[in-house]
Amino acid sequence: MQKRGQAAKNAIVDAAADAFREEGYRAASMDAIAQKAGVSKATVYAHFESKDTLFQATVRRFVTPILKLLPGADPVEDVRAELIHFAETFSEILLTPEKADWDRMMVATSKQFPKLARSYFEAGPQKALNRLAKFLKAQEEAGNISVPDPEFSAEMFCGMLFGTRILRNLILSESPPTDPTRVHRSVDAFLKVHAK
Amino acid sequence: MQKRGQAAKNAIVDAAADAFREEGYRAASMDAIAQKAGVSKATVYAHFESKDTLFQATVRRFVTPILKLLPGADPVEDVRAELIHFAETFSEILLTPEKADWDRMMVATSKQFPKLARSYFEAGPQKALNRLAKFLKAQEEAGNISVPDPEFSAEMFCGMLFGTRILRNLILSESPPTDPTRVHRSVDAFLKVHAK
DNA sequence: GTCTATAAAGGGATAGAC
DNA sequence: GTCTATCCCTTTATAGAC
Repeated sequence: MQKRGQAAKNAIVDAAADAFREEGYRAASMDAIAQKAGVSKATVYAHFESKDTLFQATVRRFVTPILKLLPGADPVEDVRAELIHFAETFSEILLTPEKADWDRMMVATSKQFPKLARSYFEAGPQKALNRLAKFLKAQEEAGNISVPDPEFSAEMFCGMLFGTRILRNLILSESPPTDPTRVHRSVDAFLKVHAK
Repeated sequence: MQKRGQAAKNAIVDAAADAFREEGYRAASMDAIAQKAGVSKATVYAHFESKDTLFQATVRRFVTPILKLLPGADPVEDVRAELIHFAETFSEILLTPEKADWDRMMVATSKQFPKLARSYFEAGPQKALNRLAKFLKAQEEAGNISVPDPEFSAEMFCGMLFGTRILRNLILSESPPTDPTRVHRSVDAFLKVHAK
């Protein structure tokens, strides 16, 4: 039956997401995934022709929803407040243990699955950068700040905000709650650099 | 004989370094390492009690030499030139395909070998940050720039310089040659933020 | 210390029944 | 579509001779 099949398929992808995220691609076994999903291994292979296929389907399924959390790119009156909004959103998205798990896995598998890695990056970080760059450009055109190179400035903003914390999160699994002081200092420094 | 044993041991670690760096911890097999080293697998196990042990010995062996490349922390007349020096050194160290391989591997294994990951981070990035922070503090005391929080500023400097390029290098294997323009822009922005 | 040969376990994938 | 049972290859690790 179609319905039962679909339910099983969803359960499998859910289980796979947990397994891959927690243990990584190679360490996660199809046996374990099947067990978590409450089906037999043969059922897994009835829905996905290989471990590779299942992995790619899982990543593509769980990666996209990030974008809708981002602030808009329209000009606003209070630039500083909006930049703080961006900073807080980025921090919440990036500096969680869960996100670090995903990132660790994508980093680890990037050579094996280069296309998947690229689409992961473009659907996540790149989209966020583009949104921010667009916002900065709008502000520049509104005459609020001076941003000759929006793409570069967007990158710099993220860099100032995060410093080495992304690497820290990846390697040391340190994901402390976002420090408001840090956000404010970064935003102020950014505005100082881009003052008209 | 001691000498032959030592030579074999070195060959094994060299082979292991290549194998782990190129294929990652799990994908690299002890068979392949033994073959590359020109010895039998039993010989590998005569020198290292397990794959774990060999891996940790290999990482510890190949990670330390980074520090000696760094600029000193003593005050200099031309702050800008010295910051450019720091920036170029950091770029050369971090943005190479080889370094990206190591980082990818350390990221991938960080949950499995947390202590090793920590010592890797502390021997590399953390040491570099400390050196830069010390330099900034010396400059602050010499009255050249305003740096109320050297650690924070050192992190910010790296962030401004790299933006998302470290993540790009890890996930997309993009390690383009360092762009001088980027370095200059980052340094100038940093100096603008920290002007007296 | 070094070899050849082999044990032992894990895991990806499939056969065949229902 | 789903199950049980199994194949078969890879890989870590060791036994025993030299």
